[in-house]
Amino acid sequence: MLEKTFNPKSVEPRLYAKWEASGAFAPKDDPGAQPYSIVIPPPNVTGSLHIGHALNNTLQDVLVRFQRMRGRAALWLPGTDHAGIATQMMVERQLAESGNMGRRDLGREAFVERVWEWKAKSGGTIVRQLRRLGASCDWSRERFTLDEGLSAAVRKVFVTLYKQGLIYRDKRLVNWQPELQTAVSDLEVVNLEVTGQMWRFRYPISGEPDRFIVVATTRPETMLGDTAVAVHPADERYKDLVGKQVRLPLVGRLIPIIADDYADPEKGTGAVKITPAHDFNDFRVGQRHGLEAINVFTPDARLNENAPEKYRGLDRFVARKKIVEDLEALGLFEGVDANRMTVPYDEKSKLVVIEPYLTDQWWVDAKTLAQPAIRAVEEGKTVFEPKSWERTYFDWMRNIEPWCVSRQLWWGHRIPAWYGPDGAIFVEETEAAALAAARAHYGRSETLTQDEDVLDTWFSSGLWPFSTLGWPEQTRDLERFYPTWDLVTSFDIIFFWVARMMMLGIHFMGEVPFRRVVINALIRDEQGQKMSKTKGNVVDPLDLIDEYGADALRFTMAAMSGQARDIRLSRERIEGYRNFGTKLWNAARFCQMNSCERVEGFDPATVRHVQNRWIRGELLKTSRAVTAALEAAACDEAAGALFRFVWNVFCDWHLELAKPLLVGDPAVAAETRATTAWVLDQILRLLHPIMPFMTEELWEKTAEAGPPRDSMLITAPWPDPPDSYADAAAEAEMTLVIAAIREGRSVRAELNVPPSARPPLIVTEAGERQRRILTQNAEAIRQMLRVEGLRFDGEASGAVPYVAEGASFALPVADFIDLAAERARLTKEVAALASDIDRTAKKLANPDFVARAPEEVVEENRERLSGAQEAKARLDAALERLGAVS
RNA sequence: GGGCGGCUAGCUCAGCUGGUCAGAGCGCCUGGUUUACACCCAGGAGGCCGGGGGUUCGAACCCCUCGCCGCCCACCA
Repeated sequence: MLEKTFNPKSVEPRLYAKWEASGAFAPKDDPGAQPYSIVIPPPNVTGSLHIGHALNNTLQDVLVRFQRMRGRAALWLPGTDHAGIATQMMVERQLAESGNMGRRDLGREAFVERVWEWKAKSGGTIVRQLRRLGASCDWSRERFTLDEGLSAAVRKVFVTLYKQGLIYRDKRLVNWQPELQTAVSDLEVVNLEVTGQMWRFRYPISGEPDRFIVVATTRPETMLGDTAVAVHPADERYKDLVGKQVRLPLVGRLIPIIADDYADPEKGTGAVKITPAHDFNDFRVGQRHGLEAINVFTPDARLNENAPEKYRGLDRFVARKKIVEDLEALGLFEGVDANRMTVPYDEKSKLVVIEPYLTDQWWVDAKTLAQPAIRAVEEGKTVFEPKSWERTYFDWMRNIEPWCVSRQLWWGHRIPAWYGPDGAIFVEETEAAALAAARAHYGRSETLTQDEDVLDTWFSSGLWPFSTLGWPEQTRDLERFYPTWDLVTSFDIIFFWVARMMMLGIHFMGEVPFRRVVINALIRDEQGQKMSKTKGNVVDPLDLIDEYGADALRFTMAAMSGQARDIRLSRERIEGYRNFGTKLWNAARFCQMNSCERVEGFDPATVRHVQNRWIRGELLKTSRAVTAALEAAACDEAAGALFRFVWNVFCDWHLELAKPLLVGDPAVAAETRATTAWVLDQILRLLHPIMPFMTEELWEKTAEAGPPRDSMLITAPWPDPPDSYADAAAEAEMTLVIAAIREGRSVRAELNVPPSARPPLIVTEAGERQRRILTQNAEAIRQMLRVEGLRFDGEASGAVPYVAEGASFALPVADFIDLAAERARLTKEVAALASDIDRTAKKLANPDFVARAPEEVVEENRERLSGAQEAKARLDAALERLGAVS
């Protein structure tokens, strides 16, 4: 006997171990099976499972379990990302907390060693947590972005792109994170709006005493690096000054006044100081005018030796204050205003102001790589789901900037570039190859030094769909599983990750990395706030699993996955889906108590009783709906269809109405038992991708009676009931019965009495009166039910037993059909059809329309007209007949 | 500045191409507990579908406009 409720705590670990041990997670090795593959968005190895992971991985697991059951060789490839900055910072922090030497004292090699130690000890957290969620990843193929195979892929890609001229070294402005002292990409910068100040200063015109040009700036400290002042060429105020020079205050350097469109007469004073080394716009102006770029900052954003001595070593913000004071003292201060402006911050901490900084970095020519990636989506080789995200993708790809891929960190893939004594660059996959290249270049052996930098984390994750499958080796996995089928990810990494995978995948594999990108939403708390540790509103999915079970959490994730952007998570909702699980559990318990056991060789096609034919058809509909939904990656629709079928159809109606059948005619009872067991079996299959644990458990328990099972549920075949299971007559009749019970007051009252006191519902032959009513009004009823073209035959149909004499819910037809309401409805519909006919006829009568509209549109309208006319004729007749019903 | 979402019952949201579309779950109210399930059952109250205009025989759904709310992108001194 089943327990009263499902106990996830004891069942989940047991079943997961059983699945894993059985090898069910690995794709089956059947060459005839069509492959299906998903690569996991690799979570940071430092991370732990948050609710977003729960959503994202639930969706992947649903898809992969679905495809596995459909007989495909389904692979879900797991792994983790080394997460350069995050991991390095974390280990550094731990070193500091435990009073150890800092990173720099430790030295590069020893530090990296420490990070690996940490990874070995604690890096498995998130992977263990994924198991608790039920993720059916093939752990035998687990990868890590820094493992040997992936590192080889990274080196090969870097070297190849370099040799193709798509990676290059360049000195230009980058986003500099002064605290970590590394470059970061545009995407790692977040612009926040703040109220700052805009100062106005007088720059004295050279050779014209007492004449000034007033410039406006929000960053006075960078003035020490000014190399020009720009005004708009058409700005009358300054026309005569163009070509003259100003004496840069505090520095004494002479700098030119130039005319450039960049200067906006409306902004500030119309005259803008140009500091090419510290501002992206100014850098461009500088390039146009051949200006020198003078860097006045050190890597940790203090003033350097290019600044006048009194400012050297000062922090940028301290220097700012001092410079304003000094200019004021010189009488060059004109004024200051509060100013709303955006300031670039470090995307992670949101505390450190990012500095445009002039350094040598490695760049990827993203513009070139983006072109085929844009085309691939345009041509539908990769589709986004929902499609609206394609626009986001296009917008970014079409305006893509060079990608800075070098990072001044230690944890990551070291750049495979070596420098000769004279600075010549040798980019090769190994040091040996670099030495050989150097020998060829110099004509003798030279000592080389390797580039100190590592690559952006996203460089290696950009290769993930093929590097994890074994590339650059031509492996069988690569052949079978690339391109992958689905990528499931959240929209916040479309740029970071999806776009890079598209570019690199197409470039190196010649094919898109995935056929479909399924974008899932972001989860917020119940107030709609983004979850964050600092706000303390983080919901730990593991707590939820402890409390409600993994299946409940998974069902919740699936059911809410339809929301495009934001999901607000509430415990009530999870509780509701936990209750749903309990409901199913108890339905199974009911089946067990009533000996609804699977029957060897049972064929649903042969059932005769109307209710069994009906539930068979309902199961068919549900099965079709769930299959279609999962094919479309619409997990919410699949979950909804299953919820409604299990609760509102199977439990509320089938099981309730089965009760009298089970104690009645033995033949009907036996058929109902077998049918019920069969339906439950199909439910377990259909529900398994979303609720794997409970369904597998029930699969096991229901194996105790009846024929033995061929396999665990995880590898059981997906239901594919034939269309012939549909039975329109049974459906029509059951609709009547259900309507009767729902609408009939007296019946409702009967059903309300306690089950023990409830008289058994007797199934007998229909009385003469009921038979006559049904037969006479069959046509009208058919119309009322909108069941067109059905063989509704009161006499032959199974409806008869349900309107049997003595049955507690047997009612004359006229009692449960509100004739007046039906007449009104039909009348309304006839009117609608009439107007449709009218409009279409008018349209077709218009010679202009017939002459100019496309042929198929005209044809469509003709069909519509005749269809409407026929329908109207039918309804008119029905109305007429209805008038005769009493 | 550009772009994208959202605004439907007290709450969270469904409503897929305009015609049973005014719904679900939770919450609330009423009634029900001796064998499937109180993590339940039966019933009920509650919404000018953000405002205004338009198209249409018909609009939560299409168009225009306004108003909030949220997100993404952007180099404005």
